[in-house]
Amino acid sequence: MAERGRLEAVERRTAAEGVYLALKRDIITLRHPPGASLTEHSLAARHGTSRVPVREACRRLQQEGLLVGRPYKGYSVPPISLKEIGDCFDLRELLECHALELTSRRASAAELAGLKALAAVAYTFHDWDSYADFLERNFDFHVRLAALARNERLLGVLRDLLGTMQRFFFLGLDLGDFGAEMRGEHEELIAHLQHGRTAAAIDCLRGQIRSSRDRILRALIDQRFDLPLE
Amino acid sequence: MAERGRLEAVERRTAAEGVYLALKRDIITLRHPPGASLTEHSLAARHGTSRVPVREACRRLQQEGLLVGRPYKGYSVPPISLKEIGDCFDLRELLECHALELTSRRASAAELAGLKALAAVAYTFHDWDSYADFLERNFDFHVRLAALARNERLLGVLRDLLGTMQRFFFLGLDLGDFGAEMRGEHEELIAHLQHGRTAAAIDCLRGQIRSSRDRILRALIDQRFDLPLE
DNA sequence: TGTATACAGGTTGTATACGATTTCTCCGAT
DNA sequence: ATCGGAGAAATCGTATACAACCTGTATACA
Repeated sequence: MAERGRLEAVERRTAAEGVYLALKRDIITLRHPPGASLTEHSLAARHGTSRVPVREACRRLQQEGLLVGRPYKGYSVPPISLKEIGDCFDLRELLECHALELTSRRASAAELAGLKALAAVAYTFHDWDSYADFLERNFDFHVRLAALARNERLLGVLRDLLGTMQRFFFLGLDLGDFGAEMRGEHEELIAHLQHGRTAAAIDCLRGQIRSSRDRILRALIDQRFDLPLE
Repeated sequence: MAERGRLEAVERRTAAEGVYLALKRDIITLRHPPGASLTEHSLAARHGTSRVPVREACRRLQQEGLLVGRPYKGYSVPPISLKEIGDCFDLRELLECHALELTSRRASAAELAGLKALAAVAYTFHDWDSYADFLERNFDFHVRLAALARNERLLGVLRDLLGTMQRFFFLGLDLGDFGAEMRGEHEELIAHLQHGRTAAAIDCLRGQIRSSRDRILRALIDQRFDLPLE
């Protein structure tokens, strides 16, 4: 329980919220790797609270699929399977492309311009902190893009899904340098939207999502990560 | 806190699970109508437990969108808006049609035949218990149909969404007798699937979902329910 | 009369203690 | 040596007590 870095500085409204955010981050960034065992007691000690806020955080993460817990046996970080990656990307493509279509119909020029400011993202190969920063910005961009679709329910589902998928990205990022490949992706998308090319924008997004999936899957397979297929 | 009917007989593994199911049912069936105020204390008394299991149930329902709670102020059942109904149906159509396409590719003949047994659903106008039974069977049919798509993540999202939407159905069912109109809908869908007519099956489902939405919206508007538009 | 402040009531947030359930260990009987 | 059972340890499940926080009300003061 030594270095928790800058996480410490952030002040949260409630302890439960703090534990939730910290634990989620620990899982997503693979500090708690897939398969790791956790108990409410150890987590309480780690975060300096009692078991009550920990329980609440664990329940939320369980519902999001970032943690599994069996009664009287403790919790464990779920393994990452190739099938789950495929399923998540399939669902993401469905949701995000639909959201994009709505966005192109409903978003104002000003909103699109505002989004453009968030489009620039990049990372440095083998720099862990830069990964976290990159993924957070990327997450933000996609969530705000979907928010312009003005369907709260859709947005909520997509936000949870993208949050869960962050873990896949962390696993894949260190296995190859795709920075160049991804440069300008967001800008291209926004440009299509700003010129009213809805179909082109959707094709563009779909292609980007599939490329992302293929990059991750290829990297994982090449590096002989022994992930369960199912 | 008098009659809780047959709910009492059901034995659950944990108190929290029991409260969750009972409270969810109370909200869906409009026993706790939109806008109702609830406190952990009153719910604990109502269900005969302490606040701890109640808290857990409330958190789960909050994440599903069936309850909203503000710190130190209590909980309330969220209002039903026309926009929310539209958003949910839009998302449902997207998810369920996609799931159906996957199902038609992946489900075996035996699985489809098994589903056929669950297809028959009906209800009696103005009979509240028959509403609950009908909606539960209908829910079950759609969830199992989606399960054959073999995408766990998609299934989970759709199950939560349909659960939330049950509340809309209860609100609309008593406002008109649509039993005849809906008779045979499920059977028709299964028949298309069994004969490999994927596109026809999807069109069929899409039509049914939109009809359902229109019935509810029309009934609510005709009856001058003063729902918030946004 | 108007305003600010102190106080009381109610509600959720957290800590602690205890109970229920599972799992493992260890010891004895066969 | 192996099997079975009693008991201990670990872990989650629940109840209770108290703290933190928000809101409305009444009161003191200008």
